[in-house]
Amino acid sequence: MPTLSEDLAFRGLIHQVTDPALLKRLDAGGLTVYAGFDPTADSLHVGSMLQLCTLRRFQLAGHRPISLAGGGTGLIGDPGGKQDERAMLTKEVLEGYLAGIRPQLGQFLDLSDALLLDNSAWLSQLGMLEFLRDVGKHFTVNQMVAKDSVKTRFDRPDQGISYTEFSYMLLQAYDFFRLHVDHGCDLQIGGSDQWGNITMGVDYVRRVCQDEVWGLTTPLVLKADGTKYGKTETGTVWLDARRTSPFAMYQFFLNTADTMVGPYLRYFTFLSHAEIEALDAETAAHPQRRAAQRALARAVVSLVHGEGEVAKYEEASAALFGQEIAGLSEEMLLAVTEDAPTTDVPREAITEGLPLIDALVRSGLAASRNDAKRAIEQKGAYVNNVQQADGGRALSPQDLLHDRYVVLRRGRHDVHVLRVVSG
RNA sequence: GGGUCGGUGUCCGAGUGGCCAAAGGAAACAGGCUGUAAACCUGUCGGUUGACGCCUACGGAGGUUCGAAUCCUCCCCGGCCCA
Repeated sequence: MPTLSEDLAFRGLIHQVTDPALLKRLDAGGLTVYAGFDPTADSLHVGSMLQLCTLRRFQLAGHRPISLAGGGTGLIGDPGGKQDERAMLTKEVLEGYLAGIRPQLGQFLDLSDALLLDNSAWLSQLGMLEFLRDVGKHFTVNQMVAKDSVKTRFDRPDQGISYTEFSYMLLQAYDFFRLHVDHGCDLQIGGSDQWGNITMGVDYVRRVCQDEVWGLTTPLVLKADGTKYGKTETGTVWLDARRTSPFAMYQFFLNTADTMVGPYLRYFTFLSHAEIEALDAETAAHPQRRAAQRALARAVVSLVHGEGEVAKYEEASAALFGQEIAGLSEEMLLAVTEDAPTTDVPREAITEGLPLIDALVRSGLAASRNDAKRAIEQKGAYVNNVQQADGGRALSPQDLLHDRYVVLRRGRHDVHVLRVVSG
């Protein structure tokens, strides 16, 4: 078994550390480590998964994790990494977001030895004067202005930064302080865009408590083209099954670019170093088999949604993108339709002949009728895996598989099932 | 509060009375090549229509004009400078 520092290094998870001595300290265990998650939606997405996984790695190595919800800081908004001033959330909206996120914060952790906290517990109690005297006094505006997150906003000719967002880093520093004092927290981890905020906290704790605490950042997860991770053509890949179906998540990871699958296996899975290296070799030798992508998709979906159903997604995925869809057993189709996005249509619609264009719009595969027409013109529409060329084509009972299903596809990836219901 | 510059389609950004559904770039989508990959090539990229056209759109509301993203008035929002 590799030590924690070896494991983190192998996985490329160490971007910056506040003190190189931290790495040795990691291997001794017994630290309390925290990562914060601000509520910006009612679910976390795969981007946040990196920190959740890293917390888990710490826990498995004998440290105690704290998963912190930003119920307080979420009201302010982190300027880090943002080009523009944030829209302020109302308290009601924020509450809804928190309700969605809270259960996800501990999802990968053993809760018998982990803490789930919310910084609104102390931030909402903090008085303005108290804050200015106890926290603000320890920082100079000079150093705050020098932070990248602030500087980029200063440099933009068309954008400023409000005093509110400017204060964000102090609140985060105060979080670290409170966690240190109340829970003995020694280490904060975060994405590389959090570096400035983290070092503020480290400095603050040192000044006020004369204690040494640490910070560690992970690299920013990127896509193969160098842009930010977690968003796709169809939108964000959420951890909440109600927003992104497990099947869609499986597809997302299965489609990982060859050049990124190695890093992602390291970031998001708990496979051993040997297993990962074997998959690297397999990708290099037989990329078309996509063994690494399959392993990645299987591992992540198992982690997030449980192991039980993964085999089903694998089969469904293979079936929907295979050629022999018309020959599938009804049982298999049934399994597929459960997990792929599905729209119910009344039987009469099909009997009367449902124009393909309408079917595409109805299923959401096309944004408008024009879009649907375009898709057909460009040979990007498929019925039961057969490419369609006729813009005027209508779906009829002959298209039904097992008298109930039509599999629509837009382009290479987007599959949708129409299911006939009586009524 | 004063001065000044600005607010254009998903984003960036040209456009300063008709030739503007609005240049260009990016993103995105589709096809080709492949491996449900990347890169590359081609096409598409407000809505509706078979098509002509019609409708909606250049921060908001009015106005001038045969005609406005473009001119005028007021308002809202933002940057910078001054108080």
